[in-house]
Amino acid sequence: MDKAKQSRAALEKIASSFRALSEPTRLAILQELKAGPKTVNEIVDGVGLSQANVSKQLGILRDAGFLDREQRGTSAIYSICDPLVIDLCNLVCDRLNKRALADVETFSI
Amino acid sequence: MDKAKQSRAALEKIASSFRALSEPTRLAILQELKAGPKTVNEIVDGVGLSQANVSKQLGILRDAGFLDREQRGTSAIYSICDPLVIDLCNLVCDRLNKRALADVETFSI
DNA sequence: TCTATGTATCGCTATACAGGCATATTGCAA
DNA sequence: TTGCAATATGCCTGTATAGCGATACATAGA
Repeated sequence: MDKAKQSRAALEKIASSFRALSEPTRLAILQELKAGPKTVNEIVDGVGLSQANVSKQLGILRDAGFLDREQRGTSAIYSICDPLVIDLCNLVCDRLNKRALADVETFSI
Repeated sequence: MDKAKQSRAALEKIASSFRALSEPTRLAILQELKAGPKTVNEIVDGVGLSQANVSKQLGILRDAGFLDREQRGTSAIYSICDPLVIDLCNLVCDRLNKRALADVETFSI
């Protein structure tokens, strides 16, 4: 079971999860949401990008299964629905810190 | 320290690690190398892609710090130098299995 | 030296997608 | 209904890169 090769389709799905985390913009959004659920506008204020772009990136993170969306009035409230995403980021950050690829800065999400 | 926002440059480095894992071809290469070090030609036979492409993808995984390269004669022997990469893949695979995004197939690297 | 083998690089095309602006959609209030 | 605010979507351009074939670069052996 361990030696069986994954099909191309399975590998593509695995890759998609990583791809959702492969843009600094989306990591910044996750960073904002780590503190708790926020509306789109609150996230826009936090990351300093256009509303259209933030909305699109939120959709990508949601499609990847990392975020949940709740409609409240005219607002949409996004929240992290899979804590694993933070674990993944922390693992990568620890890795970068150990390798001191950073200058002085400490990596964390 | 936890509330401090990461700089764009730091987020970009974190994102780069994930980006290296965001292509099924590179995951297939990691799958080949999980069993142990291999030459480029052995990997080419395993994944069924052109030698030129495999060489390029190996370089990307190496630049990301996941692979090590050793020259032996005319051959280059690649190996996984950071076991964390397997941990990351397993975490994502577990996630996909739990969510049953797979059809019947079980995800693993 | 020359030749063969293994690997890396170059040039190229096609595709994916981030990010911008404009606009559509949705939901609340008057 | 109309108007407004919050969010999503469509279109577009520029950039990044996967993948190919051809080729350059090594290294070992004759």
